[in-house]
Amino acid sequence: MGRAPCCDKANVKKGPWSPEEDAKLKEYIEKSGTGGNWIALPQKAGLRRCGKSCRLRWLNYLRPNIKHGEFSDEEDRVICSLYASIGSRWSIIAGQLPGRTDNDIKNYWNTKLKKKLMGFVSSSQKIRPFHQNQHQITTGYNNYYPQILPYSSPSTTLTTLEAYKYSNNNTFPCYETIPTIPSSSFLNTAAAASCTSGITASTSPILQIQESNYVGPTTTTSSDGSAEYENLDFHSYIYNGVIGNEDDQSNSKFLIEGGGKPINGNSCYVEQQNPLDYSSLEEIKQLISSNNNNNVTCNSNLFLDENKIEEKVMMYY
DNA sequence: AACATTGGCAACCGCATACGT
DNA sequence: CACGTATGCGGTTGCCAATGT
Repeated sequence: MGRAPCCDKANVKKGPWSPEEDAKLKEYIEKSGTGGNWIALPQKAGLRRCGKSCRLRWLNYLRPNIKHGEFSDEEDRVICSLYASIGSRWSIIAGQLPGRTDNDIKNYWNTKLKKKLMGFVSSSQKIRPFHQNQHQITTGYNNYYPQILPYSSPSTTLTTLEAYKYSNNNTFPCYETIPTIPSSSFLNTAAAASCTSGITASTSPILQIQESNYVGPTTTTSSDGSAEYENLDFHSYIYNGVIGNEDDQSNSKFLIEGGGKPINGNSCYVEQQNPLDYSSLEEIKQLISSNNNNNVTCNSNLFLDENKIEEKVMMYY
């Protein structure tokens, strides 16, 4: 037995609302309120509509202070940042954009913003929304997968709780990443240790992803003893929900010392300077997400409780 | 000019959750 | 606690206008 229908489907009108219906609904709600009962409202208001339809029409179109039209750069930025953090939780995102509805934002994302952003990132760099990102274990050479790990010392991996502590007041949880190190390579330990030890424990609103593309075990040792691992390239990372690339390494947002090319003993660290200082929308436009990356596997215990992320997001905005 | 395709958006649908009894 | 119902949410659909062929 299915659930009872919320209304008499045969006797309710569907499809676009007429100006007359809009006027009736608006007048009724402004005069009498919703009464906390949307199901009963259409009858009281003299409308042949389903209560759900009335609710939707009111919330998305008729209620006061609804903003229609172009989204501003700032709104784009907020949407991008939050999408990177919490995914398609449109109602939460809408809560941060006064006058915008979840439906509006969802449509905007699906039809415009996503496409706008997609143009900036190649398919190999598609990144999942934060809460969907998963611990990546690479298995050999030529891996080119996003890798997200909690910030860790060279010898230990932080627990979720410990990782959480790396976030400071009013920030997103902090995640640092280390390069993707191919397994079964003699470079693994050395590269991991040298890179990780150089990573600065950030306390900023930061979510970073680095990708490395290890294409061969080429290494050179300098006279000072530092090793350079060639062909181990950094490609991208996320910073405040913004995907950067090698070209961004010298800008004000990031400094990856040593550039994106060979990594030597102490040069692999990432530092952010002013996490909230977005100088241009172009950086935000590099955020992208993909729900269809089949190259990742799940190790969800490495990630924070989603509720805590939301708390942080709320504090931040 | 006619038809096909694409894009944008309002609205619908079904599921999960909240809430009342 | 169990059950039924209402609400809210996110995914999807369908319509229409714009654009392309």
